[in-house]
Amino acid sequence: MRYSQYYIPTLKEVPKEAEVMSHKLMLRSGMIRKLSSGVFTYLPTGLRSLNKVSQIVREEMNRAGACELLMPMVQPRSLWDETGRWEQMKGVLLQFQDRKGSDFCLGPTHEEVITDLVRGELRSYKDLPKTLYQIQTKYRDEIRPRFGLMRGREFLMKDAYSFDRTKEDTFKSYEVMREAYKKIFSRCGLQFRPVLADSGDIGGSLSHEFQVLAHTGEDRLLSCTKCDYCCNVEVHNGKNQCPQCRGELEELRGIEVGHIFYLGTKYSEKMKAFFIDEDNKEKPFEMGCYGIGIGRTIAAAIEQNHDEKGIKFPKALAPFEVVLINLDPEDVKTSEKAEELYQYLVKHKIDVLYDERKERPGIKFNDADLMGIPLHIVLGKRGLQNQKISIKNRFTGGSSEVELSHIEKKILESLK
RNA sequence: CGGGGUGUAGCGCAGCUGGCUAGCGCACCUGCUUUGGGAGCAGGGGGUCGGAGGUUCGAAUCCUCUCACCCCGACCA
Repeated sequence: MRYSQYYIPTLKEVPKEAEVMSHKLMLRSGMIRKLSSGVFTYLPTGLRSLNKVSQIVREEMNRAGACELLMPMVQPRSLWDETGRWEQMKGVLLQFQDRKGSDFCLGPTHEEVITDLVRGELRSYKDLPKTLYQIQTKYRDEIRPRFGLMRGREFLMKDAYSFDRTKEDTFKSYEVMREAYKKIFSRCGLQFRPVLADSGDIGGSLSHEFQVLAHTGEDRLLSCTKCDYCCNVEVHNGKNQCPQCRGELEELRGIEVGHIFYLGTKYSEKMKAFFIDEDNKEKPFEMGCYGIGIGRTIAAAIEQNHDEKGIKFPKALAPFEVVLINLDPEDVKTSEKAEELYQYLVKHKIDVLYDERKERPGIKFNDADLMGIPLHIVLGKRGLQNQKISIKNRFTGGSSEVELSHIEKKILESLK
C-alpha cells in the first residue's frame, strides 16, 4: 500500500473524548472515529487489524471443528418471547418496529436464533456434536458505553454455540473451545489468563473468562503464584489461598476479551429444541456458548503494548507488518531502490506500507511509531551513498544498518 | 437512571464578573528557504460560539429549557 493513496488521518493531539490509552492511540493513529457514543467507524488501518484478529479466530475455530455461518442482526420478537428475554433484557435490547408494526430487535447475542435454526434440522443424536460460529456485529444498548472499543454499543464479536447429546459431551466441547481460545490469544501475541468466572446473565453453571493482563484493566483477578489457578474476584471463596494448591494468590488486572459458558438446556428447553436419542426419546440439546470481542481484543493489545510514542502492536495484529520509509522521495536513486524493495515485499505477500509522501522525516518516523508497525525499513540518500539501509524493530526498539546487498534476506529474517 | 463535568474553526484551547470587527496553537492553502526524529519566514482561507426561547439598546458571556459528549456507579465480549 502506498501511503499517499491510503487513508490514515493521524492526529497530533488527543481528542478530549478519549480517556484511556487504547482509545487515545486508536484515534490518534487514525484507526477509528466515533460516530455516536459507543459506535465507531473502522478506518482502513483499524479494519486491517480487525480482520487480522478475525482471521486468527476463524482459523482456530475451524481447526477446532466449528463451522462458520452468518446470522442476521435483525431478529423478530417472537424468538425472544420464547425465552422470556424480550422483557428480561429490555435494558440492552434495541427494540423497534417494521412498517407493519411487528417488533424486532438488533441482536445483542444469538442464542435464540441459533437454537431456532438447529431445532428443525439437528434431529438425531447421530447428528451431534455440532459447534457453529459466526463473526458478526452485535448491538447492545449499553447503559454506559466507554473507553472507545473497550465497551461499545455496536461491536464485532465471534460467537460460537455447541450442541451436544449429554452434559459430559458438552464439557468436552467446552474443553475444545477452551484450548482453541488459548491458541487464539497466544497467536495474537497477548499475555492473558483463562479465569474462572461468574456466568452472569447468559446462564449456565460453568464459565471461564479470558483476561488480557493490563494495569488499566477493569477486572480484578486473583492468580495463584504457584499453579495456573486464576479466578475473578467476583468468585468469592473468601480466602487468599489457592483452592488447587494452597499457594498464595496475587491480584492482577485484566481486560475480558473472551468468555465461554456451559449453558446446559436452558435455551433448548424453553425453545423446544429437541433431538431423538438412542432410546427414541426426545431430549433437549446440551449447549455451550463461546464469545470473543474482536475489537476489544485490539484495544486490550494496545493497553498491554504501548509507549510514549504510540502503539507497539504484536506482529499478528499490526495493520502492516512493515513500513518502508523513503526519506528522499524526490531523489531518483533512492526512489528507484525503495520502489524495488516495495515490489519485492508485495511479491512475497508481506503487508507493507510504503511511505513515499513528500513529508519531513520526523513526520514519517512519528507516524510509523504511532501506528505501531513492528518493522521499519528506512532508506534515504545519505544511507544509500554508503550502501546502507536501516532496519528498526518497533517492539524491541533495536535498530541496525544493513548492507544494501543483504537487505532482502535481512527483512525476511526479521519478519520471522 | 443517580452523581460530576464539557460543548467556541478539522484537533487542542483562551475569551464567559454584560460592550468594539470572536482570538491563540496545531492542521489546511500560496510563495520562498529548509530537509535522517512532528521546520522557518511571509501571506491567506475557514465560525450561524451545540440548539431553542427569554432578559437587554446590545448576549459566546446573564436566565430557562433542551440536545450531544465525557467521567464515577449497576452491566458486559
